[in-house]
Amino acid sequence: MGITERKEREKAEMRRRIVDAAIDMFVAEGYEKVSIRNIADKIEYSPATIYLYYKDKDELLYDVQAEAFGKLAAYFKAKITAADPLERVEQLALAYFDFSQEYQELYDLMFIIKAPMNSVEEDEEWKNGLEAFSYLRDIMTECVEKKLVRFEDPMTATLSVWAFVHGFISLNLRCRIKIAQLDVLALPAFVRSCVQHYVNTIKA
Amino acid sequence: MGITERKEREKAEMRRRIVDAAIDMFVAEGYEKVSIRNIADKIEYSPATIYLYYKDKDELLYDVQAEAFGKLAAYFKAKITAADPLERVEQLALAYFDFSQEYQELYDLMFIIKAPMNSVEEDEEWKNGLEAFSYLRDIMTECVEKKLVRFEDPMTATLSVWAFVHGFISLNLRCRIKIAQLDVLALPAFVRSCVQHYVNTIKA
DNA sequence: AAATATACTGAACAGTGTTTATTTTATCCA
DNA sequence: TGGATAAAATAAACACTGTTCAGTATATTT
Repeated sequence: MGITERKEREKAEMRRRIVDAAIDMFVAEGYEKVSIRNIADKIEYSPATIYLYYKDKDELLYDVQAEAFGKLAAYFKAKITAADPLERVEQLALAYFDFSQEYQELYDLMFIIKAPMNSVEEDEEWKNGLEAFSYLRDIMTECVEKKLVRFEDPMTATLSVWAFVHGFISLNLRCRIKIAQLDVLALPAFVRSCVQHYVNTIKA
Repeated sequence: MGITERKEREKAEMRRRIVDAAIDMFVAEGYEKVSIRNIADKIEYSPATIYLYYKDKDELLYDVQAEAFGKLAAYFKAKITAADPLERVEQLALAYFDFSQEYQELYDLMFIIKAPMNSVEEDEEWKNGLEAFSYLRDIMTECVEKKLVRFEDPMTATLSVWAFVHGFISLNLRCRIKIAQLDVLALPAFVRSCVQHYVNTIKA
């Protein structure tokens, strides 16, 4: 029965086309431009067709988010090169920050906006972020076990580093850091220095 | 000419009615329910009337945000009671966290969603957050000057504390912390403990 | 070739922010 | 006080959004 297989493949290809169009629009034109109608236009299908492949917009955005997390994992893989765990923490933190600057709209979808998380059931687990999260968790766990950091609990360590960097990034992306009246051009460098200072602070 | 004064007063009163209705809806029913039409319904005016008092939704949300920041400042005033600067840091951080839990939808408007910041011009300053920010900045500046913390620069200290706590809050509000598979009921206590751990970490 | 199953779409529904022409209400002046 | 003027409020429309559904076109099966 090669026919059902081909149909499955075609279904998957269509989903690919939809997700690719969506992520392109995210990166190129920003979140606002990503409407079902705009995606449909781009792939030259009617809006209703998209609903044959995705039950709603959230479910589609969830797949786009998965794609974005793939990019982040690749980013980590490329930029975390050190052997020393503490150095790896710093490399990860800075790579995470750099990613947020290079792909602001994707960062939004991955970590800030509500949308795609609605399609994750209350009890169900959220798999998209797992690979990237594991990177951080494994490094921090190693740091804790080798007593390289001032944390006793690996989970506290992991979430603290994540929260610290994400905090800066999201306050900045949402223009709340404006209140500090810093020079906008100097901001990225300032945030990087804060991150580095933090990593130094947690060293044992 | 008492008439123009009365008109001004009436204009202000109308803006009050609109903002009050909006903030009530935010707190009671959440961000999604706050549409111009819904607000108009609540104050028993037509939607178009709102545009006689606010140029667009962003400008209205900006005033709602100002109201919300008033609540936060009151929260700080009530909960930051210690004399010792380091104790004050901890009280502020925990008060900030408690506020975010008690007024989740307001926190959204104040620190997470894009919306009301569009009505702040690029070069113009954002006044809404100033009082609350000053609370934190003054405390951190004192800590730095008295060498109570491992920061040399007051601004780095201020933004680091803010980013750390905001990071946890926003990852949690947006369900991204799900990835850590912690017990949901135990989460608030866990976050509090992370915040306390951080405050201890930055002590000189 | 006819019957069935699959894929797709046009049009509609209910909602959004916003604008404009029109009507209602209030103020001013003769 | 009555008519002109100014201010305030609105109904209706526009252009958009996510989503659904009846109907059409295309494949597949018999």
